[in-house]
Amino acid sequence: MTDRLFKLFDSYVKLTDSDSEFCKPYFELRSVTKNNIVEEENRVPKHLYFLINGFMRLFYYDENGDEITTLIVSPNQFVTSFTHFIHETKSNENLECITNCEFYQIERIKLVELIDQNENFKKLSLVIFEKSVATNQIRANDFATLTAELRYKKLIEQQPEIVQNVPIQYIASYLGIKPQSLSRIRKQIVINAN
Amino acid sequence: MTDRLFKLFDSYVKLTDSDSEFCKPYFELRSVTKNNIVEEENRVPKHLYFLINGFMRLFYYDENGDEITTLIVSPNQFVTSFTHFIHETKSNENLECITNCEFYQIERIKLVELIDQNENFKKLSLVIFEKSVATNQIRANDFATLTAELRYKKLIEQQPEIVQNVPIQYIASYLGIKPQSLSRIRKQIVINAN
DNA sequence: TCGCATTATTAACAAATGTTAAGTGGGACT
DNA sequence: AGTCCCACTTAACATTTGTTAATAATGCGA
Repeated sequence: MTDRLFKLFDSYVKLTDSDSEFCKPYFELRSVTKNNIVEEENRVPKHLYFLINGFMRLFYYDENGDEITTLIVSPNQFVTSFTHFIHETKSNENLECITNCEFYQIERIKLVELIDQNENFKKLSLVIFEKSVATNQIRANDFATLTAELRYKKLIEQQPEIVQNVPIQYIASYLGIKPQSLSRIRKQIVINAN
Repeated sequence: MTDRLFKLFDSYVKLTDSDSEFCKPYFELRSVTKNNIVEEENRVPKHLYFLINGFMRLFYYDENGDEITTLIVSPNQFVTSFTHFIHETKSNENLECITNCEFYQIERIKLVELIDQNENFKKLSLVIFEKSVATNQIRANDFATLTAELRYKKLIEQQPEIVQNVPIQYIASYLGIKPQSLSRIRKQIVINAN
């Protein structure tokens, strides 16, 4: 069952069989049902997560109390409120299960322990963090350079499954547009497909 | 002359006098004239910089060959292509002096040495990196939630000096709009000020 | 200092996105 | 099965931003 987790690890950093065996006990499998919050704002994030099944999102409340979705998580991705997790500061973001979810989780303390004891895992954790930083940079640059339609097309290219599994309003928020505008864009894309 | 550098350090993490004395020799003061590139794309960034006088920017070339400015740096700020600097990977960004600049620089190797030897500096370097990560997150979220006019107002609130010192085209690029649109926004703001 | 090249502004029009409000449809709950 | 609720869509109109092109201002070098 940890197969997918370690398969992905391996694609980042080569782990030996003994590395894998060593790491396995640190990861705990957990199921959470739809619409539940896994990490809450104003708290220090407790775990790093690796999503096996389902879809999650990170979001925060803006000054008007509106939800702003900052990340949509698909299976086989790591997620947490990274900077707050790493620096043990209170997060401003919520991590929510959009659908029923299955994921592995590892506590911060356990992760540190693992990093201290396994050099390959240390490298791996750096890659994971680096990826999250890069994701933010790319998101900002995409806003600066692409229209909403292109951002949407890029998103469904990279995470096609979210169209069937994630409410449009969350996708629109992630893209920085209103749901009505996304509806219009989707209609336009269908029309132009003919 | 290192006063400003250590004053800022101190505002992040309390350094003792001996900490400061210990750190000083690691930082090298350097002057570079207007329009010169300090760190170039396709290379591993060599230094971390602390800007004393002048203005710098980070930019990359998009698929059309257009320059996209991703950060405008004012005095008393740290800058480099952080993720590439930390992970010793080739950067896709250029660091350019917009005006004549004076800054401190520290080589990666020296920085690692300093971090290994001084616990307070280690904390400090984490804060510096954390800030750059937060900056990217905020930039992305601002794109998602604010109009171009509000992004511009926020920018001149946080870095008012750039209006007099940084070409409008760079500011527009950073804001993700065309220079003509920024001109229009600026005119509108002046009109509404009366 | 003059003249040239670059940058910034302006304006008219086009396109994209927001706003408001009204429908449509599906799922949850009795 | 019926009703209600919520999310999604659609449409008309408003606002914002892009595009194109012309003009104005600025700065730099001869």
